Amino acid sequence: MEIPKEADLSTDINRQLNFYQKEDQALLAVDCIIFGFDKTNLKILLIKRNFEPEKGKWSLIGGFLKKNENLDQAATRVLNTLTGLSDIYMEQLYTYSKLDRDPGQRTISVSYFALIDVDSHQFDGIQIESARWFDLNEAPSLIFDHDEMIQKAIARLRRRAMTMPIGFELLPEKFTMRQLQNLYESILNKKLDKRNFINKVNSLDVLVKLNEKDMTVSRKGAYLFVFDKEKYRKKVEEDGFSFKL
Amino acid sequence: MEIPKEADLSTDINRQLNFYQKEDQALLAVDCIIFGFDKTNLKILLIKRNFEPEKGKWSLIGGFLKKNENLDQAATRVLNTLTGLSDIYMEQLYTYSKLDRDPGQRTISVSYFALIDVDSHQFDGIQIESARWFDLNEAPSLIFDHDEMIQKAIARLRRRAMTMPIGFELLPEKFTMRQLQNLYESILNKKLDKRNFINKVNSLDVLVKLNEKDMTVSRKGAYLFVFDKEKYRKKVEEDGFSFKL
DNA sequence: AATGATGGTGTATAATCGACACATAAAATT
DNA sequence: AATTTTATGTGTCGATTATACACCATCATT
Repeated sequence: MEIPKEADLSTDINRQLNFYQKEDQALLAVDCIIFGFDKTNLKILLIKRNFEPEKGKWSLIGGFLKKNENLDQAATRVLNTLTGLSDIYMEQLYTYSKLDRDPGQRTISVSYFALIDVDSHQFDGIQIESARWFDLNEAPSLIFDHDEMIQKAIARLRRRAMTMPIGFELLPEKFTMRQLQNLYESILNKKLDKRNFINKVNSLDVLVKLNEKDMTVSRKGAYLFVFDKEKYRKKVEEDGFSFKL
Repeated sequence: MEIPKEADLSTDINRQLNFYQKEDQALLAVDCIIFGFDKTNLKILLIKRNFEPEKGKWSLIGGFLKKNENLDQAATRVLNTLTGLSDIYMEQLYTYSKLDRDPGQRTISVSYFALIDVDSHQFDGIQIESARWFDLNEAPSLIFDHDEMIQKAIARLRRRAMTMPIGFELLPEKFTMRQLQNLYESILNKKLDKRNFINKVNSLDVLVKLNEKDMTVSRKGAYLFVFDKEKYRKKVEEDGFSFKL
């Protein structure tokens, strides 16, 4: 069972695995699945392509990796160029490499997902002239393997939302309990029980209830809450607390 | 809020995101985190490099993506070339792109993890002359960002083992309950209660107890079990069953 | 016959989850 | 002024799930 430690790899194997041809170089792209929430529905930001291939079709926002940046930076740059936004939560998802995924040329694409509070970030300027928010279940079918990317992104978003406090990235700083519940119902695509939800959220003890009501939402008005990031951080650090909804 | 649908992207943005330079092409590699289990300990397979850079240091097994294959195929090929094994469980993990991660040249690397039952797969032949299994916590420090890759792989393995029946990939076809428990204790890096573990496993109702004992393990011998893949598949399909340990 | 090492089994308590209904506030309507 | 409308806010109980825990059986060795 034990294997000699000092022997060398054969030259054959060395060559097979580690030599490369210029022609084996590939184009690396990033594609961003941008989720947004407008206090009611979960949405996704798409653009209509004005360039070939597949000009005129809807697609995710993407771009090519440049030689002086890493993938996270490329994803951030692509998002910023098209929306003007910075400081947005982003996370790498998966790398797609089917041979014919882009009919034009061999392209390997790394998908990222981003979370945006739609109402707090008004995009203006030229960047988004051909971009549009779609309700998740009303989005058109997309080019290449972008539909598959979205499915994987939704799955990841669901998992993350249950185990990390990332939902707050999709809400304004102050939000009502109902908005938070709407968000989770949109993400999970199912109704939740109001009292159970609130009890659970409160038991996490990471929200602060303000002495301030959102009066736009009903006659009575609803108390506003904020997520206490610092308190959350400390709980994780000191008590090994983990966010579970 | 609503954005015009028909407008075009500006030429500037189009150019910025979608034109590319030959020099932006990059080398794409795959690196494999190969986990093994020998009925007692969780192990990882490493090789001693006999080529530059970092010749003589331990590293993950890796290779370059070729132009006629996708990443899954590249990972499978790399594993097969070095171990002779095929039909091994593999899963893509994460893509690493720090500018200076490989001091030699700009390389983007996609990590994969693989699961192998050490005892059932005897490697022989030249492939593994400089390869060796290491206990997880006795592994040497590795080149580049390979240590980081391993940490992420362990985290993923833990999550997967709790929610998918992938542990069986690390065991021989027939195994004892104690071996299964040892496996989970190795993966989770903590002791589990014997009775609770067995009760939980049995309640999943996807193992078959054989009329056959492993007599090597004690005087009394221990019953052998097999994972009933077909039964598992049906439960998932028909009852929406999900594996949770 | 005694010893030693590992296998195999069930119950009781605590914690968590999930179902469930009514009163309150305040604006709008009559 | 009274009534209607609409969304807010709040607690309990039963079911399920998770956790803690101890003893006897088997059989090879001595």
